[in-house]
Amino acid sequence: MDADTIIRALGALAQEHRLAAFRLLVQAGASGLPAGVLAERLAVPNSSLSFHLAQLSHAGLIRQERQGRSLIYSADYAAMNGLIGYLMENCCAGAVCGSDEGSSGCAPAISDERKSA
Amino acid sequence: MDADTIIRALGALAQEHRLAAFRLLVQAGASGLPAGVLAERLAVPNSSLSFHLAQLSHAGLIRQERQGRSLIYSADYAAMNGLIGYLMENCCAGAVCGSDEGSSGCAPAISDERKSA
DNA sequence: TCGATAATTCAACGAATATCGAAATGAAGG
DNA sequence: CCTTCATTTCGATATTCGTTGAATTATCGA
Repeated sequence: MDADTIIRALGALAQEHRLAAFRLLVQAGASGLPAGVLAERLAVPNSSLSFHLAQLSHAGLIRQERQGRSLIYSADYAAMNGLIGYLMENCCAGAVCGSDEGSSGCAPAISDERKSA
Repeated sequence: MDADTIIRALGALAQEHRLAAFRLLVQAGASGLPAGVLAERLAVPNSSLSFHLAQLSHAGLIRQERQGRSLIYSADYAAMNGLIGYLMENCCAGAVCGSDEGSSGCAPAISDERKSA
């Protein structure tokens, strides 16, 4: 996953309505949610939401599927996976997620740190 | 960690130079790097980088410390930890990181998914 | 085919970002 | 005190983002 894709994904999530929409889609699971429901739940005009969904879609974080006259959106877990993986590898000094620290998240450093100072 | 903080952090990382700067700081470890070195390595004018560092700082992702006449910046691992934690909890359907799947990342869903279909 | 429904695209606008050179700030050393 | 060095802040500008109503496309039902 190249840095450009990561930046697009981060930028897509870095917005109130888009983050909320994505969270809703994650909760909704694989069955997803139609755009209208999303717009209603977020209290955002249809056209505004459409813009945001396009951003998320362009970032590869969500998928679109037509079902009758509704467009169903659903979260792309693989993409989110890739994003988190990138952040853990590149922005967490490598030591993460039950590797050798046993801790919850990213460890301080490995290079020039004494790791306990 | 509230959504507003998360959005600021995501937005701070959603930019070529800032993501690169943060990665450099993560690699540099707790000893950090002076602004000048960062600017040189990223091939970005000093004033431009200063703007970006301010964004990262405002997002709480990096810390500033004066050392002589240099300003040393270093990554705040706890903040990054919080960000990744939020993403895993809220954008990954809860099942992540060696919890019960054993897989590498976030699982499809829990609610209306049969989890193996 | 006609109308109703679901959603997107278009055009326009203000607000926020990214960029950079020049001037200002803060610290060190003579 | 004055100069130099490391960075930041200040203007100024070009670009991108977020928002919205109006027009458009696509589907369904009768």
